[in-house]
Amino acid sequence: MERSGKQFRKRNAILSCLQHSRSHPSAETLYEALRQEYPDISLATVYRNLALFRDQGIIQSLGTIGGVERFDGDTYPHAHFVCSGCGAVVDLPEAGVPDCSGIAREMGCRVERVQMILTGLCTDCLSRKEE
Amino acid sequence: MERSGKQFRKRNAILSCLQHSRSHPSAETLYEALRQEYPDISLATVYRNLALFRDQGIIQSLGTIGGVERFDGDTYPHAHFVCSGCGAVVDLPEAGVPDCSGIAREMGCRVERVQMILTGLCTDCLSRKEE
DNA sequence: ATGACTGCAAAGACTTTGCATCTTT
DNA sequence: AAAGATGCAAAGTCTTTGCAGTCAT
Repeated sequence: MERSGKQFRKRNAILSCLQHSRSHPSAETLYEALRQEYPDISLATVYRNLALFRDQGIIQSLGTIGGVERFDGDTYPHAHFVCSGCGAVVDLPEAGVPDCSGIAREMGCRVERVQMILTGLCTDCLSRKEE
Repeated sequence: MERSGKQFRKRNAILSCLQHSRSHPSAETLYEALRQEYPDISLATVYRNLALFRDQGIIQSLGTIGGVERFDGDTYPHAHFVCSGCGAVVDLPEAGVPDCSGIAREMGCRVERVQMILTGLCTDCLSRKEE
């Protein structure tokens, strides 16, 4: 990642784009954003590199939301709110993520990650419903 | 659901099969199980009814695990452990699910569900790694 | 008759993969 | 040369949908 030659330009751009995003984008969303600077970038490249970063633990997957996998460039444990109306995902850093991995460990499991997801309707979708 | 005539036999069977399962099965897994009693059941019927139950809040979806949506017949809030090795999902009833929905509500969101998922390796997969 | 449930096959949506090409070492 | 990264198009999975047939009211 320190390398910035042409060979890694796109890879770096994908990671950077995700890390600077607040929207917990999907591969497709990142692809659309990256196309502005790299018109010839391929969707496959975005998928490939996201999978790579995910496997390396550099980014995290939030799982499938509305049929599409969403990513987060911030691997620090924090809760997420997912709007079932519009698919928006927002961080809930203050919520913290309680370490309840003890029970799983007692069962002989190795816990590698704890994820907390709240689901519901965001402000926008709620007001949209009023109308 | 009270109706048990031929018309609802399969629908009831799908729900019952899920509710009596410990494995948090996918549509496909349920389909295979149900085929023993209903050889002519269709995978589409399983998908359709699971979506129905899910939308009615009778069951819950655990989201996509290993590319496949998994379901839980128990809607009482409880944490889950997901093994990234074999895809096993186990309940962690004692873990509880802390109500950290206050922060989301302060943001104007309506929280409808809180989900906690631990990911890691189960006992079996750990010992399999040793070998 | 009318509405509801189902099976089947087709369609859809998202993601992964094979292969040729181009870069860097 | 060899290894790695990418674009393109094809393939692969999982899930949904259209339609005709069947059952219940």
